[in-house]
Amino acid sequence: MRLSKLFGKTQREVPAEADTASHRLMLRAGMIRQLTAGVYSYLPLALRVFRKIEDIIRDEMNKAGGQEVSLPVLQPIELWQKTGRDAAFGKGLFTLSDRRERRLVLGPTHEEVITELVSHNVQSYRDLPLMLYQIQTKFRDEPRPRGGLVRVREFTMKDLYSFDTDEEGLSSSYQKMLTAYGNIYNRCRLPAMLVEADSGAIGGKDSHEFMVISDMGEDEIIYCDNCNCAANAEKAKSIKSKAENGVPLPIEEVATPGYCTIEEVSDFLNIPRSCTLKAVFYIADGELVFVVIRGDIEVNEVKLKNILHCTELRLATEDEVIKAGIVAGSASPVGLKDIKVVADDSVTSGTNFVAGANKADTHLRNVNYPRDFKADISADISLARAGETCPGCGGKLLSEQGIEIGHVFKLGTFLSEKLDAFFIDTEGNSHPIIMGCYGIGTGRLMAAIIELHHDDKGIIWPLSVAPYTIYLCPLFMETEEVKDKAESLYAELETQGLQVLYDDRDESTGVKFNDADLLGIPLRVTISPRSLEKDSIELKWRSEKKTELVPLEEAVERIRELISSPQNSTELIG
RNA sequence: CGGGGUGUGGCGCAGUCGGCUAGCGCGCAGCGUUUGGGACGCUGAGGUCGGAGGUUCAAGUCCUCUCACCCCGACCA
Repeated sequence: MRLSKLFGKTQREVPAEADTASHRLMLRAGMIRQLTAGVYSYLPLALRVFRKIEDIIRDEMNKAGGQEVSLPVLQPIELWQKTGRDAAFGKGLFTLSDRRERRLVLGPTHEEVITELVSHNVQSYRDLPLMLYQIQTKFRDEPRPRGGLVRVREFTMKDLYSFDTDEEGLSSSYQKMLTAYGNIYNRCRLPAMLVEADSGAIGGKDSHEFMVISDMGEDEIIYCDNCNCAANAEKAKSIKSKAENGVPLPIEEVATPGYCTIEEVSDFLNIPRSCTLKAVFYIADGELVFVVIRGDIEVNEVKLKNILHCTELRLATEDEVIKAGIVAGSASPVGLKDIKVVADDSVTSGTNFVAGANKADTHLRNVNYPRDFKADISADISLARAGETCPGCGGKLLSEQGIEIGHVFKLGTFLSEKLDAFFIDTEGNSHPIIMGCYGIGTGRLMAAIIELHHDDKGIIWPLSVAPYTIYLCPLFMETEEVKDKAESLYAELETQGLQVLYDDRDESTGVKFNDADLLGIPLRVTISPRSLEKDSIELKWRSEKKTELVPLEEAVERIRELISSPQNSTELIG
C-alpha cells in the first residue's frame, strides 16, 4: 500500500478529552473516527488490525471444535421476555418498533437466539456436544461509553456457545475455551490473567474473566501472588481483620451532637472505624433494604444483588430513608421493624460496636449481634481490599486495575429450560441441554493491545496483528536512485506476498520517521542516498533502537528471514 | 441518573467585562528554496461561531430554552 493513497491521515494533535493511550494513538494514526457517543468508524488501518485479530480468534475457535454461524442482530423482544433477561439488561437494551408496532431489540448478546436455533436442530444426545460461534455486532446502550474503543455502544464480539449433555461435558467445553483463549492472547501478545468473576446479567454459575493489567482498566482485580488466586473485586472474597472488643457489655446510649457520618462519630468517640456499624440503604426492586456493615468496610453491591436475587439495585434517596421512619445519621438496626435487614458477616462476628440509636444526635455503645438485633440475611457482602488476608492461603491480597478482554460463563440449563432446548438421552428421557458461553470483544482487544504495546512516539504492533509488517521508507525521494530502488524493492516485496506500507510521500525525514513510529509497523526499511553509498538499505524494528545495514541484493531475503524468525512467530509463546 | 466541563474552517485552540471586515497554529492547494527525527518563504481556498428564541442601534460575546459531546461517580458481559 502506498501511504500517499491510504485513506486516513496521521495527526499531530488530538482532542484533549482523549485521555487513554489507545484512544489518542488510534485518533492520531487516523485509524478511527467517532460518529456519536460510543460509536466509531474504522478506517483501513484499523480494519486490517481488526481482521487479523478476527482471523486469530476464528482459527482458535475452529481448532477448538467450534462451527461458525451468523445470527441476526434484529431480534423480537418476546424472545427476551421468555427468559426474563429483558429486565436483567434493562435500559442497556436498544429497542425499536417496526411498522406494525412490533417491538424489537438490537441484540446485546445472542444466548436467546442461539438457544432458539439449537432447540430446533438438536433432538438427541447424538447431536451433542456442540460448539457454535459467530463474530457479530452487538448493541448495548451503555450509560457511559469511555476510553475510545474500550467501552462502546456498538461493537463486535466473538461469542461462542457450548451445548453439552452433562456437567462433565460442560467442564470439558469450558476447559477447551480457556485453552483457546489463552492461545488467542498469546498470539496477540497480551499477558492475560484468568480471574474469577460474577456472571451478572448473563446469569449462570461459574464465570471467569481474562484481564490485562492496565491503569486505565475499569475493573479492579484482587489477587494473591502466593497462591495465584485472582478475582474481580466484585466477586473477590477476603478474610477481614478481626474487630474483637471483648465480651459483650450492656448496651448504652451516648450523645453524639451533630455527628452523623462514620468518620465524625468514630473521631468524636475516639474509636477506630472498625468498631462502628455502618448503615447503608438500598432499594431492591422497589423494596427498601437496610444493610449493616462494619464501619471500615464497603458494601459490594454485586454480592448484595446476588443475595437479594433482585434485578435492580440502587442506593435509596434521603427522602425514601426518612419516609421509612429512619433517622438519617443515627440509623440503627436495633429496634427496627418491618424493614428487611441484611448484615455483613463482619457485623455478626465482632462485639461491642457503636451503632445509631434511631434517635437524633444519639448513638449506642456495645451493640452485639444477635443479642440486640436480628438480620433477615447474614452473609458476606463486603468489598475485598488489598491488604486483607487471602482466604485460600493466608497470604496478603494485592490489587491492580485491569481491562476485561474476555469473559466465559458456565450457564447451566437456565436458558435451555426457558426456551425448550431439550435432548433425548440413551434411555429416551428428555433433559435440558447444558450451556456455556464465551465472549471476546474484538475492538476492545485491539485497544488493549495498544495500551500494552506503545511508547511516547506511538504504537508498537506485535507482528501477528500489525496492519502491515514492513514500513518502506525512502528518504530524499527526489533522488532518482532512491526512488528507483524504493519502487523496485516495493514491487519485489509485494510480489513475495509481504505486507508493505510504502511511504512514497515527498516528506522530510522527520515527518516520515515520526509517522513510522506513530503507526507502529514492526519493521522499518530505510533507503537513502547515505545507505545507497554503501549499496545498502537500513533495517530497524519498531520495538528496538539498533539498526542494521543490509546490502541491497540481500535485502529481500534478510527481510523475509527477520519477519519469520522464531521470536516473531505467530505460534504460541511461553 | 447526580456532579463538573466543552461546543468557533478538516484538526488543535484564542477571542466571551457586547463594538469595526472573526483570529492563530497545524493541515489543505500553487510556486520556489530545503530535508537522516515533525524545515522555510510567498500566494491562496476554506467558518451563517452547536440549535432555537429573546434583550440591544449593535450578539461568537448578555439572558432563556434546547441539543450534542467529554470527564468523575452511579451503572455496565
